[in-house]
Amino acid sequence: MVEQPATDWKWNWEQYLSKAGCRITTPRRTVMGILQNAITPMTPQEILAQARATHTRLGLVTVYRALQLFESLGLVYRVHRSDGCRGYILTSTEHSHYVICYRCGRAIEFIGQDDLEALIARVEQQTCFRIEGHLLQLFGVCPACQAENTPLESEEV
Amino acid sequence: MVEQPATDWKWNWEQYLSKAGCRITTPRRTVMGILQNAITPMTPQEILAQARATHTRLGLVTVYRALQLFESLGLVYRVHRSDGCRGYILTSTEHSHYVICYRCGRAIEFIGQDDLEALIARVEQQTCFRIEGHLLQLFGVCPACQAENTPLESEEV
DNA sequence: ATTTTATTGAAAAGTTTTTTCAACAAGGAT
DNA sequence: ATCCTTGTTGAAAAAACTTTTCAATAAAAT
Repeated sequence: MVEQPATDWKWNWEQYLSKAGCRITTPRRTVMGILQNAITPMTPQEILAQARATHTRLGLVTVYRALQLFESLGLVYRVHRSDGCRGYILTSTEHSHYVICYRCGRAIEFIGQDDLEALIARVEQQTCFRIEGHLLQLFGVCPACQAENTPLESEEV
Repeated sequence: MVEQPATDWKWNWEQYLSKAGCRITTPRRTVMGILQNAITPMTPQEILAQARATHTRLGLVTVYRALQLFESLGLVYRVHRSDGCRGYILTSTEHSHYVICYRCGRAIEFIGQDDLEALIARVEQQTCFRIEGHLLQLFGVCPACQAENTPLESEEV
């Protein structure tokens, strides 16, 4: 699987396509760009909606195909979302974690590396799985929304 | 969320339905029974197939409904499977998490409560978020697939 | 610039989930 | 135990989600 640090991905993913004999196209750039800015797993539909802002004629089919390609190259993970399923995130995103506000959607990054390393080591020992990736997100209410005590309105993940 | 130890579930789940004003029916018993014996997350289709062995007239719709009910009561957990999605497994004792095999989709539960509690407490302090939920999934290769060194995507276990 | 061939988008085909509704059955009342 | 009430079921249909097909397009090599 791929080993570049998260920050390099932005510059390298195109090479992975090239090496695999695939072309770098506008739709693929668009989808990848959206995933690179995403802070939460995104469904094909969500990606399409966002993509259409700049790429009006993009088809949902193409989003599906791009995601399948990225997944097969190990650039993207497909994860479970409790509100449905099939959320996609960048594989490189695995090392940045976020706390996401249920109410306003604001996301703040936190460092959880150390805690997880211990956990992962333990789970590897317990299950005999070889663990290669992970997804961790925390959800709650941000300071601002706690203060405002705003009525809630958002999707659970 | 429910707090019974895993071993008690077998005996208690019906009470949860009753308390919620739901009825204990044959289809629900069948679905729950299958989940109790399952070693891997099961899709509605798989559950139906197995259920029909003894309950010929069972409809797929009913399986979906039973699963939705169980999920809403916290008796069942919906997880990602690499071959598609929407695998269901019984929830158990503590809030549990899963390691998912890239290759065969098998999911195994692990307890990550303690590690996460520490992490969550720290993040709450750092960010001032009030944290109310989380999503944690580990990805890797299960023992069987490590041994077999099977090519990707071998569906069932 | 031209050629080759992977990729796209639209429509159609396939799947998976949900909704609708009359018939049914679980469980409390009698 | 039998009778009601009303939650549940199963079938069909609707809706939503994914994949396939194929002519037109555009990326990359020449």
